[in-house]
Amino acid sequence: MTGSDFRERVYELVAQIPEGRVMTYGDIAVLSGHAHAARIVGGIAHFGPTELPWHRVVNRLGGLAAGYYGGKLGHQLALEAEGFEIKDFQIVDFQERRWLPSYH
DNA sequence: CGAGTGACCGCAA
DNA sequence: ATTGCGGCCACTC
Repeated sequence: MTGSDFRERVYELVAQIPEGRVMTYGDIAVLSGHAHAARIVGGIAHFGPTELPWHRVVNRLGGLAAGYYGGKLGHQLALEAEGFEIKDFQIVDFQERRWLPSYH
């Protein structure tokens, strides 16, 4: 176990999000072992490596992140570039786009 | 080394 | 329906 297991778990989950899919901060938090740490996921995202697809991480409403690099607009553009349809800073058919990790 | 902050979520008035 | 508050962990100053 390295010092921060939670953080690495978040990295793993985010890195495994396939293109065209999204995960919520809450889901990542639960899957990381801390259901009430959705906020921490955001904190990690802020200081986390930019090579990870953080733009595929949204809130439980399928909404965009306010503090994303470039703001909501940048987040929206990043998602639209992946084929997402955004309306009112929210992902259309977000529930269908929602992805949960499968151990295969 | 101590305290504050944060890209959130859920519940209570 | 909206508004406000507490909670958790990691990172920065």
